[in-house]
Parts: sequence; structure tokens; C-alpha cells
Amino acid sequence: MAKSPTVYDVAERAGVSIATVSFAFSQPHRVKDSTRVAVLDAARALGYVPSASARGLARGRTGALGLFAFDFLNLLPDAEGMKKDRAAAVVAPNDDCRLFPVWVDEVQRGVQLESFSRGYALMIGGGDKASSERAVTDIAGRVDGLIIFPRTIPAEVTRRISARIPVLELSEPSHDDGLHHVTVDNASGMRQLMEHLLEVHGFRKLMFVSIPNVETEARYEAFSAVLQDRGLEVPPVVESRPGASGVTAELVRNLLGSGSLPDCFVCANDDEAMAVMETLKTAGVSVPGQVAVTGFDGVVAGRLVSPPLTTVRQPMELMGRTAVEILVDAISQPLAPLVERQLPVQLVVRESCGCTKT
Amino acid sequence: MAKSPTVYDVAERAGVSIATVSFAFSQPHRVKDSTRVAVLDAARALGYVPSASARGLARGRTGALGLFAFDFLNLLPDAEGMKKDRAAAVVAPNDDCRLFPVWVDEVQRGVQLESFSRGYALMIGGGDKASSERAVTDIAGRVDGLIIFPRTIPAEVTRRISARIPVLELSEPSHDDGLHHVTVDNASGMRQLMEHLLEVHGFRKLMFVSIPNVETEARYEAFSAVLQDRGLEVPPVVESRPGASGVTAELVRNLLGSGSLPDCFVCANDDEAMAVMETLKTAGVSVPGQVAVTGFDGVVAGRLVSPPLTTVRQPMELMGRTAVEILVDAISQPLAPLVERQLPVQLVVRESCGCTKT
DNA sequence: TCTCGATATCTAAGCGCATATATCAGGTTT
DNA sequence: AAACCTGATATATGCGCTTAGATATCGAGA
Repeated sequence: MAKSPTVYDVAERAGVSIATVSFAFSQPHRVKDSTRVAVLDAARALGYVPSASARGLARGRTGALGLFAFDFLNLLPDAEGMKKDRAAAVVAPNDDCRLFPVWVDEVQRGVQLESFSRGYALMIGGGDKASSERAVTDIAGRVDGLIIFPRTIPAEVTRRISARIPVLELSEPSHDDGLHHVTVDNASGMRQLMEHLLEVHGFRKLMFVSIPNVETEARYEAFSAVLQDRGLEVPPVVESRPGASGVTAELVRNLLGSGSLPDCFVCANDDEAMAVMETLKTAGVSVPGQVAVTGFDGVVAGRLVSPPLTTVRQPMELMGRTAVEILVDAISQPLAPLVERQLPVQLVVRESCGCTKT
Repeated sequence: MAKSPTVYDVAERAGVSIATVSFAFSQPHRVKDSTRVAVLDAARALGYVPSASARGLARGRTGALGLFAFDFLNLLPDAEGMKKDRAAAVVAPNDDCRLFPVWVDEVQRGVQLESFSRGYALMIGGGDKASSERAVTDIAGRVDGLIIFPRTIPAEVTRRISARIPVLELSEPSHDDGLHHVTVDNASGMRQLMEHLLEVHGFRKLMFVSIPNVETEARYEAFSAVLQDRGLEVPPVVESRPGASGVTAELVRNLLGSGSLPDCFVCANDDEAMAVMETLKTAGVSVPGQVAVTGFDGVVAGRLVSPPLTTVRQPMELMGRTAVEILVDAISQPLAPLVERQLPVQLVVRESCGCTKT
């Protein structure tokens, strides 16, 4: 790791000035062919690798996008629990890997691919809750645009960062937050799902299981609206917690005890739904025989559990790609207004609602 | 995106010099409590976000590690084909996501987690074959250490880069390549597998299916050695191509035609193995009834196909984590020698070899 | 009272590159 | 032959930060 060569070294070796070296790389047409060749030869001979720090500083742009992964990866409070549940549901437990891509994985994949194809490098930052502010600020300083997952960063922090670079949150916008947004059509998805449950299956007693937040709220509203439209009673949200399958389990057990099972558990996301199904299975309740269960999101695991989960699939990879697209535009047009793009979702009917494989 | 505030702005607002601002952030003990508070307040008020470019330039280190993802993601020549094969083997085809984490995914996950927990950001670069040299050089300029997947970058390029920063390749070392390496104990894994096949199942006619490269060569050598030790005939490698299931299929069909099926196809990796199984299934040959098949790697898909694949599992997440560990050490001790670390593998006996679920 | 040592802060010099501006050679135009 | 381009290269400055060394301040010891 001897001191690495710089433009000065290359310039000296090629017998030109540093400006010429710089031009040879970034504006080849401005340099005579013969000198350009000489410069590139010298660079190769010396093992010259341009410093992105210097380049970024001089240019005012880094050429990288950022994705803040937070602690989704495996640092979730109950991550261990979730992993085990899901593994148990399908195959033998796995020691050292996440069996299926979850929501963030699929989105990240889209972000990654789209970034590369647009010539941006991708900087992924992460950290636990305690250090998240420092971590996100750190990566914000390294990139030209930043993507963050829903509800991972305090508004105050994102506001600060968005004064410097465009920031996109993968969630419904909250009022005047200064961020770009990519969302999905939660309402329409839930409506399609509800119509299926009410009309095809004739369910009347539905129960909404969820941790309350912006996304699930939109889903619950649609849930309520559909019921109301038909003059059906609207039950309150049954509150759960993400990944806290213990809580969900207890909840389900209580219902079992009181003998008041609904026709169908409409869960705000697939993870909830799978936790509910697991608990029911343990308690000897047949799904969908005695009670139906539906999810929302469309993660891979949902199609592999038994019975396969009826759900509403979000276009996760597309969400990641769209996020990149929006940011790249925002970078090139700093004065353009904030954009909010809503993507369609797709009802995926499998077997947990009572349908049978065709 | 008004011009973002710099140390100068913060310094002015706090009534101190830029050095004090810098110290307040990076060496808090060197400034009086009261001034530090004043500086931090000013920074917050202005929405100050330090520029990583400037910081990196001044410090000579960027605080980021790099991972070059190349085109593994979905740009592989036959990526579409592979995806379909695998999906077809287990569930309905999926439109826009990769169903299971593959080798690189699991390694990347380890890299990501370990980087974060050590306070490094992770820069992921990618590109197709054509632009790979530029892309890898680009990300090399942004990081303090670089991890590359096997056989993705020409030796000449890695050599150049490794003169500037430590570079680790996830493969067996080739002579004096100037890179750090994380490897797995291919030989031991293959030996364990072979002993199982020969002693438990009593197979005598084995066939090694592979694309030849450094990794699979080590596996083939162990394969040969075990056979030789027992005085059995050593068949030549049956050459295939990664992901080119068409080729593998043809190969298998030829064998079927000539009626010379072995007792067991020992495949150099899981993808090959699954392609072989698929072809056999299509041809109406029972696995493991008429012929056994084994893989190598231990990807998730292998446990979900039918029959579940007997294989040798690499500790992929650990490989990623180890790579980071080695690089971080190398960064702090630039003069230390190159390290090569070999990790253990684990024989995973499932059903494709003829064993039955216990 | 003067000196010395801490402590707190500041001054100033880069880090490696991009680029606006200046320079220069060689050819055109008038 | 003077004035004027044009293309190729050089000079010089600044990007925002870190940090070695200079300076200032204050109290303690002589």
C-alpha cells in the first residue's frame, strides 16, 4: 500500500500538466489522440486509480446513490423469532441465512439494479436504532440522493438531509415532509381483496389484524369503506406487533378461547398473516377450512407456506427501480417539485382464503 | 437544494474557527463543553451535513468498504433461464423477483451486516461485462478496501487496485496475485460427500459434472483422489456451463440415449445439480430411484426442490463477514502480509442421494 | 512579578481533482 | 504583414475538510 499515484504522478510521467490528465479521462475529445494515449499509458503503468473523494469534492457530486437499510436486515427486535417461525413453517430451520427475500430485500434488489444500469454506485448504510442518526447522516454526506425505508428516520433528520440532497421515502407522504415518495395503491389492493372475500366466499365476519402505521392505516380505511358500503359492521383493528409473533399468537388464542373466530383474518401484511396461520395450525384450527387468512405485500415466503397465502402483491423491485429513477431526475433538476408516485398492486389469490388450486 | 452549509457556515454561526467545528465532531474531548454544544447547535440549526468527499480527501480514508457485484445479480448470460428453471422446480414462476437467495446474495448479506457493525458503510458497485473495468475502478476509488467475487475481474485490474487499497477475492488464491482470500475447504467437503456416497450407498459409478474453474477443480481433485484411493476408475469431468441448463440437459439426454447412466451425478455446484435433476425428471428418470444427484454450495433452493438436494454447504454469510474482518485489519495495518483464510464446509445429507428423511 | 505548563482555540497548509482562464503555436484572413 | 482565429495545453484556484503547529489564555509555582 505504497502511497498511491495521483494525477500529478501521471502528469509527470506523461510529460503533461495535470489538467491534461484530467481531460484525458473525463473529456477525451479535448485532448489530442497522441497525448491521450500517452496519458492513459502512464496511468496504466503507474496503477493510477482516480480518487472518488477528490473527484466528488471538486465536482460537487459523488456519482453515488444511498440506501439506508437501518436494522431491517436482522437487527429487528424479534428478528430471530421471525426467522424461526418462517423457517419452521416451510422447511427445517436454517442456521445462518435468511431463507427467503423479504420486503426490503426485494426493494433493495430493484434499487441496486437500477442504480447500476444508470451508472450510479450504490452506498448502503445501516446501523441499529441507537446510532441511526449518525449513520444516516454519514451516508447522506456520501451520496447525491438517498432512499430510506418507511418510518426508519425521524422527520427532523430527513428534513435536514433533504436540504442538501433529494431524499425519497418508500411510504405515503406525510404532510409537507420535503421528501419524494414512492407508494403503492393500498386502497385499491384492499378493495380488490375484500370484494373477493365478500363476493366469492361470502364472508361476513372479518377481522383486521395489524400494527397501526401509515401504510396499514390506508389498508384499514379501505377495509372499513368496503364493509360500510355494504352495510356490514366495521370491527376495530386488532392490534398486533410486527414480528412479535408471541403477541399475535396470544391474540389468536384469546379469540379461540372465547369461541368468536371470524370468517377470515384480514392481516395488514404477510408476516402477520403467517404468524396467525402458524398459531391456528398449532391450535388445531384448519385454514382455510374453519377460518380463512389473508395477507398483504406478497413476499416469497407467503407462496411457500401451507396453505399458500392469498395476498396483495406489491411490485417491490419496481418500487426500488422507480425510486432510483425519481432521484436521478431530481438530481439533474434540483428545482423540480417533489414527486410522489403511486404504483399498482395485484391481488394474488392462492389457497388461504379458501380458493383451491386450479 | 440551496447550497448546503459547510464548516465555514457553522463556524461563523457558532463564532469559532473551522478547526473547532471539525474538532467538535471528530475529537470532542479537545473542545470545551460549552463550545461543543454551541457548535452542535449551530450545525443543527443550519442543517449541516459533513461532506464525505471532503472528509475522505483530507483524511486519506473514506470509511467505506466496497463490494463489486458484477453482473451476478440478474445480468448473467442465462439468468432468465436459471430463474425459470428454479422457479419451475418449486413453485409457479415469479414475475419480478428472485425467489431464493443465491450464493452471492448470502455472501453479500454477511458483508453488509459485518460492515455495518464495524462502522463501515458499504459501497456496492456493479456493471455488465463490457463496463466492468471502469465500474470496478470507479468503486475502488471510493473505498478503503474492496471485496470481489471469484473470476469477475481480470488479474491485471485487481493488481492495479491492490496497489492502492487491500483487495479480497472470495476464491482460492492464484499464485502471487496480491490479493487477500477467503476460501472454503472444498477438498474436505468433497471427501466427506464421496465417503457418504461410496460407503453408505455403495455407489461405484460416479460422474462429475462441472464447468471447470479454480473452485471446481479443487472439488474434482478431491473427487478423483477418493476414487483412486479405493482403486476405482476416475472418470473425466463432464463439462457443463453455469446456468446453461440447455447444455446440461443435452448432456444428460445423451447419456440416457446411450443407456450409460452412472449411479450418481456428482455436480460441482447446486445449480448444475438442479438442472440435472430437472432434466432427469423431464425424461422420466427417477431421482434418487434410478440415479442419485448431489450438489455443492448449499443454496436455499436446493432444500426446496424435490427431492431435496444432498450437498455440501458453504458458510456463505460467514464468508462475507470474514472478508470484511480481514479487510478491516488490512486497512489498519497496511504492512501486514496478505491473508488467506479457509473456512470449513458441512456435508448436508438430504434425499437426492438416496437417503430418506429421518 | 515573571516564567512555565496546560488547555483551548486558531492559522494555515494541504488532500487530489475539475475547470475557468490564460498561454501558445500554427494557420487564416484581410 | 498585422490582426485574428482555433485547437491544444498549462496555470491557478477552489471544492470542504483534517490536522500539525502557532497562538492565546489562565493559573500555579518560583
